[in-house]
Amino acid sequence: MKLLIVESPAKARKIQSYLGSGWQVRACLGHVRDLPTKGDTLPDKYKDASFAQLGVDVNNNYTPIYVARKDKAQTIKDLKALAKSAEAVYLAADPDREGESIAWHLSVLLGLGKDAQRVTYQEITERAIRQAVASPRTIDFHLVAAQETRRVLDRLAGYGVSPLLWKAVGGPQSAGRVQSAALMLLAQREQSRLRFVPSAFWRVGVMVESQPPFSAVVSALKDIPLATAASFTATGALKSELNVAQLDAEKAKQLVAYLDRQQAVVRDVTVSPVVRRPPPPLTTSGLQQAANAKLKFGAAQVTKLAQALYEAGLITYIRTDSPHLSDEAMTLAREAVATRFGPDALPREGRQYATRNKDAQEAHEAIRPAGKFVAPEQSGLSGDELALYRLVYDRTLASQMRDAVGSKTAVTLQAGQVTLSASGVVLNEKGFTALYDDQDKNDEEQRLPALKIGDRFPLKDAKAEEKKSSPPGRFTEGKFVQVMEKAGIGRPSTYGATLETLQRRQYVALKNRQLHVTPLGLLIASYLMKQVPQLVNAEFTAQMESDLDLIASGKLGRVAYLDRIWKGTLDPAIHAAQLTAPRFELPHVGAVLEVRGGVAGLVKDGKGLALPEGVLPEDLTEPVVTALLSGTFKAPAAQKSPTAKRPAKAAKAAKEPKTTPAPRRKRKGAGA
DNA sequence: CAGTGAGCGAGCTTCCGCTTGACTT
Repeated sequence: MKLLIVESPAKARKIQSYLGSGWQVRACLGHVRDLPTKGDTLPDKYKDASFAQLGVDVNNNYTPIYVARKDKAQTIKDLKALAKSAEAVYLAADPDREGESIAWHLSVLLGLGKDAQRVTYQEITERAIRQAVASPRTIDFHLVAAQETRRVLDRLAGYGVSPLLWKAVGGPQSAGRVQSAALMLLAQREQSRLRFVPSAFWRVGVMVESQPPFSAVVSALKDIPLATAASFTATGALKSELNVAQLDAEKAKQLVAYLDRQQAVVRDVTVSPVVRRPPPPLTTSGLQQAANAKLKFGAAQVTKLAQALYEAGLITYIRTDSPHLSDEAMTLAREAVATRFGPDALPREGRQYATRNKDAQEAHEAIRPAGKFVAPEQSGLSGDELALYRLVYDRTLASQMRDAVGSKTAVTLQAGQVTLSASGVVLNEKGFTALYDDQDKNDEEQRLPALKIGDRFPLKDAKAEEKKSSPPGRFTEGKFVQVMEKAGIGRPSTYGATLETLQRRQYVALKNRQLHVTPLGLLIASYLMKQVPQLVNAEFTAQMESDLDLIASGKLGRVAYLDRIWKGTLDPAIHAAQLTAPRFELPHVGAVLEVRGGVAGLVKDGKGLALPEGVLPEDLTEPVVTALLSGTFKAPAAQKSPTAKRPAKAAKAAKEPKTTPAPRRKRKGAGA
C-alpha cells in the first residue's frame, strides 16, 4: 500500500477515486507542527530556555522550537500508523510556500528523512495526478526556509510589539504584521473623514422636452464651469487651479426661474463607443466583495456558506487567489452558456484571466461550480446557500461570455448664457450583462434620444438642490478584503480571521455594514505609527514578499534577512519605544482621546471620563461631548450589560446622581 | 463583628497561516 498525504479531506476523497486500490489517500488538515503557544509542553532541551515562550532562539540563527499541534494529535497519530505500514509515502501538500513547509514537517514527524518524496500538481484530474505521483522530487529546502522566515518574523513582530501595548494601553491588546497594517489603513480613512470639511454647493437640473424627454444639469454660466463635489479640497476650499464658479442659493433660485421659460439649443453631441468586459471568475476576495455588495452577506457568513457548498461538492476550494479556470471547467462553463443563451453569446476562444496580484501563490483554481456545473435551480439548495451558489455559478458563466458593447453619448445644450450637460449610455449588445451585471444600480444612466446640433427643445421642471461634498467613504467588509488583497496584507485563508480579530479586540466595529474604527482603535493605531512605524507601513508586507522570494530561490539567506528586519529594525524600535499611554487629538470638539486600563476615554478642559461602549469617533460631536462630560449622555444602543447579573448593584449605581457611565472592563477608565 | 470599599500587588494578555470536525452552551 502506498500512502499519499494531501491537505484537505475533500481533495483526498477525489484523488482516492482516481488512484484506486493500492493507495491510501489521507488529509493532514493543514499545518501539523508550529511554534509553541501557551500551554504547549516543550521538548526537554528547551524547558528552561530564556526564549521558551517566544519559541525562537534569536541569538542562535533564529532557530525555531517546533511542537506538534495539539489540535492535530489524532491526525498525526493516524498518519504515523499508516506511514509505518506503507511501502512508500508521498507528500502532496499544496504547491506553495506553506504547502512545502507542511510537507517538510510531515517528513520529520513521520521519520521519512531527507529523501522524502514530494509531489505537486496544478489541477485535480486523473491524468495530472498519475503524472505527479510518477515523478516525485525531494523537498525544496529553500522554499521551506522562506516559509520559516515568514513564520518567525510574524512571531517576533507579534510577540515583540504586543507587550508594548499591554504596558502603554493596558488590557489584552495585540499587534501584528497583518492586523496592525489593516488597522492602520482603516484608521487613516477614519482620520481623513474626521478632518474632512464638507462644502455646500447648489446644483440645478432641468428636463429637456425632446421625444422622449431627458434630464440635464446646468454645467456652466457664461462659459465658466460650475463647481461640483470634485471641485473642493478635503479642507472645504475650492481647488485653486480650477477656474470654476460656485452657485449659492440665491443664484440657483434665479436660474430656476429663468430656465423654466427658456428653450435650449443642442450645441454639441459626442458619441463614443463603450466596451465592458465581464468580471473574472471569483477568488476568495472577489467572492467576499460580490456577496457583500449583491447579497448583503457579512464576511463570516460568506465563509460559512461557501464552506458548506464546498463540502457538499458543489463548488471548488474557497481559499484561493487565482482566477484561473481549468480547461475542463472552461468547457463546461461555455457549454452552459451556449445551452442557455445560444452559441452566439460566446466569443470564439475561451477567456482565461490572469491574476492582478503579484503576491498571489496560485495553488488553487478560481472558486467555481465543481464537477458537472449543476444549474442553481437543480442544486436542491434554498435560501442563502442557493443565493451564494447562484452567484458563483453566474460569475463563472459570465466570465466566458461576450463583452457588453454600446455607446456613450454626451450632449451640451445652450440656453442664453446657461450651458446644460447630459449624458447617457446605450448597450446595443448586452453580452455578459444579460446574466450578471456588476454595475451599481445607482450609476445607471439614462437613455438619450438621437440628437443633432441645432435641435431646439423647450425646458421644463427646473429644480435646484443643495449638495455637499462628501469625505472618502468607509469600507464594507467585502470591500476591505479587496483592499487587503491589493495591499498584499494577509492571505485568502486569513482575511476573515483578521477582520474578526480587529472586532474582537474592539479596534473596529461594524455599523450599518460599514467598518468603523473605534476610539480605542484610533489610539492604538496612532501609538503604533509613532513607536513602530516600520510594522504598520503598508509597504512592509509587500517588501517582505519579494525578500521571501529571494530566500525561496536561494539568493538571500534566511538569517541575513531576519537580522536586517529584527536586529536592524524592529527590535531597536521596540526598545526605544515610549510606554506612555497614547493620546489622540479631536480638534473639531476641542477634546482629546486617552486610554486607561485598556478603555478609551475623553478629556476636555481638565474633565475626563471613560467612553461608554459603542460610542464611535463619528458620534463625538459637540453636543455629545457636552452631554458626556455633564453626565446626561444616554448610550445609543441598549446592550447586554455584565451588571445585569447583579441587579442590586446595578440598581444602586443607577440611583447615584453623578455616576459616570460604567466601563465594561474591570479597571477604572480615564479620569481628569 | 460583619460587611464594604480603597488601595495595592500579582498574574495575565500576544503573532500568521494551513485545514476541518469535535467539542460545549
